[in-house]
Amino acid sequence: MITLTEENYIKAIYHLGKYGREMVNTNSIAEALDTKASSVTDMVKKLAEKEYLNYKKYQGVILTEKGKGIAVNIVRKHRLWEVFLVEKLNFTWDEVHEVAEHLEHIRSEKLINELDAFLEFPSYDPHGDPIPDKNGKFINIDKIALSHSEIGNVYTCVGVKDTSSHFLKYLDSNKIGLGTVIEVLHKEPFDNSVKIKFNTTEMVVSQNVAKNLFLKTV
Amino acid sequence: MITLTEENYIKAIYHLGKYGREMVNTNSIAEALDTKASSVTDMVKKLAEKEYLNYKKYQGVILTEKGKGIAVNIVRKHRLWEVFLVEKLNFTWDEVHEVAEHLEHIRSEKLINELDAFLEFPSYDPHGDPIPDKNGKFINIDKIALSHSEIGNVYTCVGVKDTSSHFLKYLDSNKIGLGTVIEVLHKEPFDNSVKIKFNTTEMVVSQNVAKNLFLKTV
DNA sequence: ACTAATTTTTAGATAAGTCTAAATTTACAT
DNA sequence: ATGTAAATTTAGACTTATCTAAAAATTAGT
Repeated sequence: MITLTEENYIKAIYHLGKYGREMVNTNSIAEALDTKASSVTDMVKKLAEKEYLNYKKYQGVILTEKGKGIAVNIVRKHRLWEVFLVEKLNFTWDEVHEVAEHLEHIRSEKLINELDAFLEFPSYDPHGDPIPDKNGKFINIDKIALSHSEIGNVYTCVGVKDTSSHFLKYLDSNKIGLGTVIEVLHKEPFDNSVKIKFNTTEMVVSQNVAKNLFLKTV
Repeated sequence: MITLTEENYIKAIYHLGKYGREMVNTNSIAEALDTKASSVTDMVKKLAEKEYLNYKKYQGVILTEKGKGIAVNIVRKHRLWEVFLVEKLNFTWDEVHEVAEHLEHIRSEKLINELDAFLEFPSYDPHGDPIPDKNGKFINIDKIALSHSEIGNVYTCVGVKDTSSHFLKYLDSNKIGLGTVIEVLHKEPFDNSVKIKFNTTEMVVSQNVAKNLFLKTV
């Protein structure tokens, strides 16, 4: 049996290692989980023992296929619950993360597959992140950050990188959401800010914002 | 902060003590939670310390108002989730208990109140048990067990005492459910079995069944 | 290549919740 | 009233996940 703590370690390692593709070092795991490096060392030894990951002393860890399977399933549950909270229970996109952190650990195949069906098999969560299906398959669209957009092009906003409440509320207050159509007017080399236009509004956003807003070409 | 384990102890004590009205002894708690009496002693000391219950050595425990509040809130969450699972996710009434045992511990005021509204403020769960509102108030109907019914009277089935999968599946297979209208034809003094009639069907049910089926007068 | 700084691991300690086995208290039968 | 059975508590130990402090290994700068 896998514990809640183990699931949280696996999830963190999955995200830190670019969806289980890269090695992850001890300190970054400690930081992500707000714990100490020594605790991480203990836990990764246990997770290696259980074959959720491969661990090389002083080198870091990388998830096994088994570990990735666990991680993808948690991501699926997290994102489906987020859709449920926003679409059925009137949560805003900046409120869902915390509750979903708990709901994602409920273990019931039937629960999650029925929830998936109830929500009509959504492919993306409220932040634009893809939701794996029951076989772990993602439908990924090509998306770029606003910071990597081209001047003069028109894009649709399809996701965010930063899902913090602060950032999402900033977007809300400026009437930017998923689906918003944005034209890139100017990029300021001095501070990497970007001037954009949407719904007749023109505004300048900082580099920080530009790096955290994902677009696809229209 | 209250832990998941503490919540489970409080819930068990609430049910064992007739909704927090009676003293509960150590062994019955141990049995209910599938643990040892010595573990219970340790835990009730801690719960007494935190003022969720009053504990008298060798005498047993009884919940405080604070403890009852915790218990009622867990019951509310458990039963609302059960309604959700049956009404929205195609669970049967014998499948919901296990999953609800986990969902009941998710802590979010907004989640549970929005769920309540989404389900249109149900007053009873799929087994006929009353669901407290956000202030902890129950809407309780007078109900009697089939074993205490009167011959010749007609009743509506409004609940079950035993919520085990075995019993519920037995009722399903005999087409008895909440809302079924039942006439009591005969009570056999020898073995306390009861002969009933519903939807043109006549059948004899054992004392065990009769004690676990709740009715209200039509 | 060698020292210095950083990262990681080890060792030993702590807290929560549990267990077994022994001791204590209460309840009951005669 | 007294001895025995049943219930309960205490004492000491174990496990999981964590921590601090010290030791060891790796990486970087010159």
